[in-house]
Amino acid sequence: MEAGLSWTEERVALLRRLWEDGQSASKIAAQLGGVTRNAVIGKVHRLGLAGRVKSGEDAPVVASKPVEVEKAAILAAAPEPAVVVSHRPAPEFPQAAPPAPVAAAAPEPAAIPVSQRVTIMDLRESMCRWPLGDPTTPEFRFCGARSITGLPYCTHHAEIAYQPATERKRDRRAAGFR
DNA sequence: CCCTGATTCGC
DNA sequence: GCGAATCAGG
Repeated sequence: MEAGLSWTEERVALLRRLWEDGQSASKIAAQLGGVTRNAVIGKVHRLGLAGRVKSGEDAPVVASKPVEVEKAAILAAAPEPAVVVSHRPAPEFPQAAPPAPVAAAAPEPAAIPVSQRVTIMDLRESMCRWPLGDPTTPEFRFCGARSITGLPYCTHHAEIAYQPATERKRDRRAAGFR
């Protein structure tokens, strides 16, 4: 239902901060959510903020740490995968993040080879968008592994995400069902 | 191939 | 005003 997001005061303010902070247009777009880097660049120009890396200004702007991303920004970007298919996409965000710490682990064998886990800052089109953790916390990450072309997940998470909606309780391991 | 910003132009 | 498509470059 968030179809009407546009350049609100908040979003423009965030855009300004991030751009002036040296963030790239794509990174900014990712944080804003719902817009592409082109949209960001276009807006930047209209605002008259274009080309910040220039002349007389001091430091090369390199070592400055990224601005803290507030919850609002994360929530604005995470909620809608934009192009959702009929089958349910991900595991849905854990919300309150039920403990399940100790001997619980994941529903699948912990076979995930190397989840690089990335923040929305480094998430790219070709990276697995499988959410890990509570999106309302700064620790929230995405799988980040190489995603299958055309799909938002890596092979591992795609298997989990696209299981037949029916009967997915305990897979019978190809016991010749039916 | 990955990425960056800049510009144009139809909507 | 907006942003996809395109361009030009690293």
